[in-house]
Amino acid sequence: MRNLLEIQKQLLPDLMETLKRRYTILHQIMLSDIIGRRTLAASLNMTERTLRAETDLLKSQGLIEIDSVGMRISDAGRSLLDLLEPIAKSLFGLDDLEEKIRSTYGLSKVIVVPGDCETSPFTKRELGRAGAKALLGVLRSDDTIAVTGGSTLAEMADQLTPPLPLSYKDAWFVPARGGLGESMEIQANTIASTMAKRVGAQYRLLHVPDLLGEDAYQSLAQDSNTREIVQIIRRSRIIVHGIGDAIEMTRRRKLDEATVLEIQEEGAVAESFGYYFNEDGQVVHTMLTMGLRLEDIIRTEVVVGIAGGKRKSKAIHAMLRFGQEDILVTDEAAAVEIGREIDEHVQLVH
Amino acid sequence: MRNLLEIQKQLLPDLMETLKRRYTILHQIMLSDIIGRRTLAASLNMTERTLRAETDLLKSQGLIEIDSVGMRISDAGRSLLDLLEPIAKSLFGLDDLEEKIRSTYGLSKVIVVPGDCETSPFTKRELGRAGAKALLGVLRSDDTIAVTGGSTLAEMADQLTPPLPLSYKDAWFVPARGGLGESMEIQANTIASTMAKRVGAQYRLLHVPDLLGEDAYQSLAQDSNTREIVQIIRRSRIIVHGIGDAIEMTRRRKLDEATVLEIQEEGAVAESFGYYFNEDGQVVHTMLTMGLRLEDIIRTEVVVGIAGGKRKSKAIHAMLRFGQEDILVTDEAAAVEIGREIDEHVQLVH
DNA sequence: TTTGTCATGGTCTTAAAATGTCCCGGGCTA
DNA sequence: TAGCCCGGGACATTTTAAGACCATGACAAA
Repeated sequence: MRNLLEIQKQLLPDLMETLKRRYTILHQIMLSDIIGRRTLAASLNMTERTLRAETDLLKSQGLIEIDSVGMRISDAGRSLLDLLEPIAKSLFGLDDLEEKIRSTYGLSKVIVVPGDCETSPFTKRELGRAGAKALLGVLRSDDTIAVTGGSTLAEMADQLTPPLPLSYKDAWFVPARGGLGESMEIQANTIASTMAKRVGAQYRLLHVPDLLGEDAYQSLAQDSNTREIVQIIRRSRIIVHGIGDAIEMTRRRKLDEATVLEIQEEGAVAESFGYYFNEDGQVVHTMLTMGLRLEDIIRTEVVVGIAGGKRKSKAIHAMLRFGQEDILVTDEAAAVEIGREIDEHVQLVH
Repeated sequence: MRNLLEIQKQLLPDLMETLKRRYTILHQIMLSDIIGRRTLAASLNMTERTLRAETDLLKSQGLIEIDSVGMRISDAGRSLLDLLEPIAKSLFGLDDLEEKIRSTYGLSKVIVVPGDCETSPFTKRELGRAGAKALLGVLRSDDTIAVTGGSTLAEMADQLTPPLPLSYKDAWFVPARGGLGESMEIQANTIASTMAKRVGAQYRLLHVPDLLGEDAYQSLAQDSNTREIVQIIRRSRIIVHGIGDAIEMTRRRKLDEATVLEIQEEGAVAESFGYYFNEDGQVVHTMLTMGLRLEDIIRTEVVVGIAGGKRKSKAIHAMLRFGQEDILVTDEAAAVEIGREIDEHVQLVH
């Protein structure tokens, strides 16, 4: 059943919105027993006219009855509400989750896509699409955007379709970090170039490994080409980054056993742009990288974090506590978990 | 899954239409491998501009890819089509059925609502709603409408909500037949008055029993009041009638055993406005009633038949063969059965 | 190489729908 | 009886959809 909704959403993007609006109106009418148009409009924050269009429709569908004393729900409307309840729950549940997370950590926007991207490639794609949409929502025509690597970011790049009117030919996409691991598709360089091409923007590449020894760092820091692009990266107005599980990242980086143990003992749960964070969002381990430094991130105007799946919920939560995120894009599985942890924390405090 | 669609349809009446349109477009694009806007518009009977609005949406949803050589379906679009196939089947199946029945019997309109009104009260309500809508589609402001009794007609009366702009205050609703059985709600008189009230029209009542002996008929025929209303009934431009199973009707009418047997032996399967019809749509038995005569029905401009349920499919089919129906409103259960019989007949002919 | 065809995407105008706003007469309640 | 809120009508205004064309570019056939 849930599945059908997901399918429909693709062909009718504003289905959910309309469904929710009408459900809310019908629900409110039911709760009010009998209510007038103006009163209802006020309590739903709608204008009289738009509400009227909706109630006319509800009436023509036989879901409400209207007479001179006001509107009331019909039997058909009542039974429809019953049937709709489980759907509405999931419809609104995500909104509530978004708002809870948003307000708890003072973000400007939280987007939760339904599903679990660990188990469903569809959800992963949705996550990418939501991320793309969020980025386009803040993107200006002359921005510089730094992006990290990872499979989620790669999906986002694929799903990036700019709305027709705007031109981004003066925008720059740059990788936020160097090369990491073997897979080409999920390199920050690849993603920066894909995104740039998709929106018709410029891009620069950073040709260094993500993890550097002291010597290598020093010598690369001398390279004028590298220095120039690093300058650009650090001046980005927008950062889009994946959030990694700390342990998993140590493996992907192929760190030596000793370092892995060290990082574990420091209580790291999350990794992003070369920094390891513990559960409280504090930086507990720093890798020597060429890309963004902590101070750059703090200074950056818009930080967009994208990650989903229950396994990453702890990592995502840690990044939220770090406090530099502005926009979070995640999936239901992770968001539910984070919501639960927020609740538990509230209980502890009281 | 099917259920959810039914629920949504109540809050989003044109959901199906939109879904079908977009599905058709996407499907056509898939079949065409690659195709241009104008060509596609021509093959789908759409104007270029409206198609463009749709394809822009499909593109923004990532379901198709557009470049300078034309449009082609994307992987996401392809997998969506796969998922949508079973839904589309049921979506279009009813359309095909409607058209098949319509063209076979030369009706002007056939409406098939999904489901089986024998098992689902929802479907019965849908049937009523569809009937109401069909009536409003042909109703003029100064019409006379004759309606029979029955539970389906009663449901239709309840679901009759006129669109706001038109006034029907010069229209007249009259019962097509007299009183029958005990239940008040399903009397033709009740239904005529309910319908009239719901659309703001006038009504007249016919105060005679449905089934008359010769003596009673003669004496009532003398009554000036009765004669006047019968005149009105026989001049109706529109008839809305239920279709009954012959055997069931003999019971409801509480006919004596001998007559029941007689009617059965005559091969009657359907009953409507006091006439019994065999499988070929021929009148095999006539009851002496005060209401409509066969010649009135033949002369009537718009005859709307409403009935659903598998058990009534034979009766409905008989009425179609009778050849006086203009609009048929039925449910999926009956329509599927009728469709099957049409196919069998075609095979017999060949 | 040229030429014709078909593609997309832009633009302008027109038509239609949605919306904001106000008002009227009618019940209901105090 | 007075006042209040009701639905529904009316209307100006804004927004959106649709129709009609055109510019430009890719591609294939001649």
